[in-house]
This record gives sequence, C-alpha cells and structure tokens, in this order.
Amino acid sequence: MTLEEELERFPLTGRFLFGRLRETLSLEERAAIEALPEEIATFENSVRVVEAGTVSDRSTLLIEGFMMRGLDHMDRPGEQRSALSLHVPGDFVDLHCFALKRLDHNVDTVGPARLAFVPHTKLQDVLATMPHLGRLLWSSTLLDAAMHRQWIMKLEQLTTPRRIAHIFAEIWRRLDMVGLAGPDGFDTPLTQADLADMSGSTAVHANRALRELREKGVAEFRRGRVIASDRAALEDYADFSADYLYGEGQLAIEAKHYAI
Amino acid sequence: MTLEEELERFPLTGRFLFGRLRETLSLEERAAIEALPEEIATFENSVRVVEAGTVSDRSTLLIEGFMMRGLDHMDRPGEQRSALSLHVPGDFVDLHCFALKRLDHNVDTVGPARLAFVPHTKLQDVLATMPHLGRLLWSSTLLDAAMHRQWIMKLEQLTTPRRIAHIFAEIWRRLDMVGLAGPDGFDTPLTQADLADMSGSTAVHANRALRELREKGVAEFRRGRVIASDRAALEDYADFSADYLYGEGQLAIEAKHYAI
DNA sequence: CGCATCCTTGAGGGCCATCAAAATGCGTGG
DNA sequence: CCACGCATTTTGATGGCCCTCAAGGATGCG
Repeated sequence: MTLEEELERFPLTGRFLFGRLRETLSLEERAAIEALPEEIATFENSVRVVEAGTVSDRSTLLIEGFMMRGLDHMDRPGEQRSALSLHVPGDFVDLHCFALKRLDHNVDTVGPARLAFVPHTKLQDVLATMPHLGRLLWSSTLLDAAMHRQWIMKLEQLTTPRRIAHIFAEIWRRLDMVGLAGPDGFDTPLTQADLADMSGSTAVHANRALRELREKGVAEFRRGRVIASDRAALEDYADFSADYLYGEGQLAIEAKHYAI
Repeated sequence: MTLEEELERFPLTGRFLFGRLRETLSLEERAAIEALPEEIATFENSVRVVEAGTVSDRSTLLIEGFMMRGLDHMDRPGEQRSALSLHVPGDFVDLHCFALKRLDHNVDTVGPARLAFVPHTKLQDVLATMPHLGRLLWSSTLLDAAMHRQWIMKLEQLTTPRRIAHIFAEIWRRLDMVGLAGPDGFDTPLTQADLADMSGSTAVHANRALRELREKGVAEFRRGRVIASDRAALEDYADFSADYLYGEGQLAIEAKHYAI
C-alpha cells in the first residue's frame, strides 16, 4: 500500500512504522492502531507535553510536526538542556512509558505539532487480543533504543560538525520513510540552539560547525531548511549508515521472522 | 525472598531483574525463566560473543562476569571502539535482538564470564502462554533504553572526570541491586582504556581524569577496583541520580501497575 | 627473569566553551 | 509602510579541556 492510500484509510496513524515494519501488520491490526487515540490535540512551539518524573497512564503518538525528548540541566533549569531524541510524524514518542509508567525525561514540541494520546488501558486490551501487534509495539520501542545507541556512538566518536551532519542524515532518512523529505533536503523547525543541544555543544559553536558544513559543501542550514545536493557526501562525512534504522532493506529479513 | 534464597532456587537467572521488578514475578514465572537457557558457556577475557550485523536466533543472559556492547570504529577496526553499554550479572544482554533479530552492535566479554543462551523459540513459547512475563521482558529492554538515555546526557553535559564518576556511580548501584558490591566500592575487570571507551575519551586522558578523582577525594581506581568512601560525594560530583535505574524506590509504583 | 599489558607523565596543538557584541530576520502594532 | 521588539544568527577574542605523539614505569604471568 502506498503512503497516500495508507493515510487515506488511517489518517491518524498511517505513518506509524511506515517504511519499516508496517508491511507486517494486517489491516485489522492497522485498524486497531487507528482506534487507539482517545484525544487529538494541537500544540504550539516549545510546549512541554509530559514532564519528567510524572507517572502517566497514556502515551503520545506524533501525527504532525516534531517533538524532542530531553532533560533540563539540573543547575540552570530551562536554560541548558540535554536533548535525547528527536521525533518525526509516525513516531510513538513515549510508548515505553506504557511499560515503565514513569517517564525519566521531558517530552516537548519543537514547532507546532498535532498529537494523539493513547490511554494505556486501550493498549492493554490490544495486547491481550492481538499478540502479534503487541510484539510489533515492543519492536518499535527497540528502534528507539537502537537510535539511542547510534547517538551514543556519535557523541563518543565525532566532532561537532560531523555530529550535526549525522543528525541531518538521520532525520532525512526518517522523514524519507514517512514521505516528508525532499529530493535534496528537508524542512524542520529546528534552530541552531536545538542542534547544539542535540550535539552536546553550544549555539555559538554549532553556528561555526554549520559554516564548516557549508564551506565544505556537505550541507546548508538556513532557518530550519536543510539542503544537501550530494546526499552520499553528507552521509559519508558523518560516518552515517542507515542500517540501525531498520528500514526497507531489512524488511525481508524481519518479515520472515514476524510471520507468527 | 532474599537474594540468597533466590539464587538457591534459580541459580542461573536468580539475579534477573532482582532489586527491580523481580518481585512482581510469580514463582511459576521465575521457574519459566530458569528453564529458558539451552546452553551455558564460559568465556575468557575480551571474547566477541555476537558480531554486529548478524541475524541471531538466540539471546544472551549474563550469569557471572561483565560484558560490553559496542562498535569498532570504522576507520581502524579493533583499535578504537565505541562503548554503548556495560552489563552486570542478571542482565539479559541482547534480549532486544529477539524482537529485532539483527544486532546493530557487538557483544564482548570484559574479563571472564559465564553466559546462558536462550533460543528465541523458547521465548516465543513463553510469550504465548505467559503474557505478564512477556510484558516484563519488554520492560527489561526498556530499562536498557533508559540507561542509554542517561549515557547520552552524560556525554552531552559532563567533563571526562565527571563522566567517569558517573560510570562508577551507575555500576555501583547496579551491582548493589544484584548483591555484588561492597560498602565502599566494588570490583570490575575494567581497564583505563575501557573507561576511556565508555566516556568517549582516550586512555591517556582517562588516566588524568582518574588522578583528578583521586586528588579530589571522589573515588579511587586501582586495577579494576573502585573505592569511594563517600558515596554521596561521588554521586553528587557526577550529577548522578539513580531514578533512571527504576530500582527499589519505584517498585511500589510499578508493582501496582503490573498487577494484571 | 623476560615479556606483555597496563599505567603514568610530559609537551605541543586543536577543538570547543565562554564572554561580549553586533547583525539579521520576523511578527506586531503604530 | 515603517518602527519596534524579540529571537536567532553571526563574528571576534581568550582560555580551558582534551587529543596526539612519545617515552618511561609498574604490574602480573609464564
């Protein structure tokens, strides 16, 4: 099914796992997912949707826009924050809190966003009646963990310009999977300060790193728009390999194993 | 049940989730876990147990010793590696590969270790018949993700001495939970080069960072033995808070939610 | 006792943080 | 349409953390 058809039939959740494991879901299962949200809401830029430490009985699915998971720095709340992951439409942002209940980080919007809230009671019903779907939900939280690991590697190994290039490469691939990227770039609501948070750097240095990317011809960043005419060069510069996103290439392998 | 009793009845898997969510497991469920391993094996220091990229049909439970998940740096294989997580006895090291099948990183021993291999077919049987246990297995993979997030924060926010102090503080707490720590420190097979890999630094700089920890009275590290007389000072210095480990303090909350 | 591994120390240089200030773009309201 | 305020971006200067290369010292094992 194409993305357009998918979104026609499942306008809220059609992007969930699209380009990855969605193909292994039956239509009944996709319908069950579409029926999960109890409430749809729209938020403005930089709104804290869930606060770290709170016990929650619902999870957030991102329909439209971007979100970030992070933590305020303990010394100066609100000033310097630690970015843990960025989320694009189709992501079940804090599904893991269904199993852990208490969230260990904040969940904020980056730019305006439309969200679907899924009560955990409904998830529990789905798990009881649709075990295969339950396993796929599990997998989707593990994709998050795989991205975490790549971020760790990125922070341990790369300089700031390469870290930012890696961020660009990852977001681009992920937007691609849900049909929201262009042929030579993509749009985000990110600021240079956001990039600094994600790369463990400062806004000033992120600015200089972006200049280097521009001068090297790797990528351009202007007010949230990322343009890179040579995608291979960008991914090469960032030591980026899309394997950890478990995208289309791996689907053949996965689908076989998921045929319970 | 005390840890001693637990290990008496479940010598292989008695430490799995001990001090965290194990209390929510029935005796039948614990017995089911104990019956999972198909093979027990002992390995020497620095043995690669699973190679990145391979499709695996079994997962590894760490019974005794330490393991590390990581990636070799692309340019110089075997030389500079990126450490992603360290594992202690009781950890279901690569359980996530049950759901994702393909591993995105290597799994190596650090020092000698005793491992239990669990075939995925057995896990599948357990999931089919014991849904509650299945959810707990899910949770255990999410604890890994929570630790990943804390590592990301650690790398983004802290200097190398504080990163190493954070590593010490985390390992100490985790060894505590499975009864393997002392009152003023703990033993590991880690070298200074390992600490460097874990903190995204170099062996030389890790050495200087350890000297600073020693001079500041935060912690001592001598041939794998970590000694810190003032644990609060160590955790304070490292900006460490054990919440993300979802240990005993949170059990009351969790247990309630897990009473399906 | 010899060897391998690990630890330690020095010197030089590069990446990045910090402080400070100015320029640019953008929405609001006059 | 212009003025204004505000967030964001840009640039400079200084200093600190950390990398790299190099060499020597300690420890443990056969």
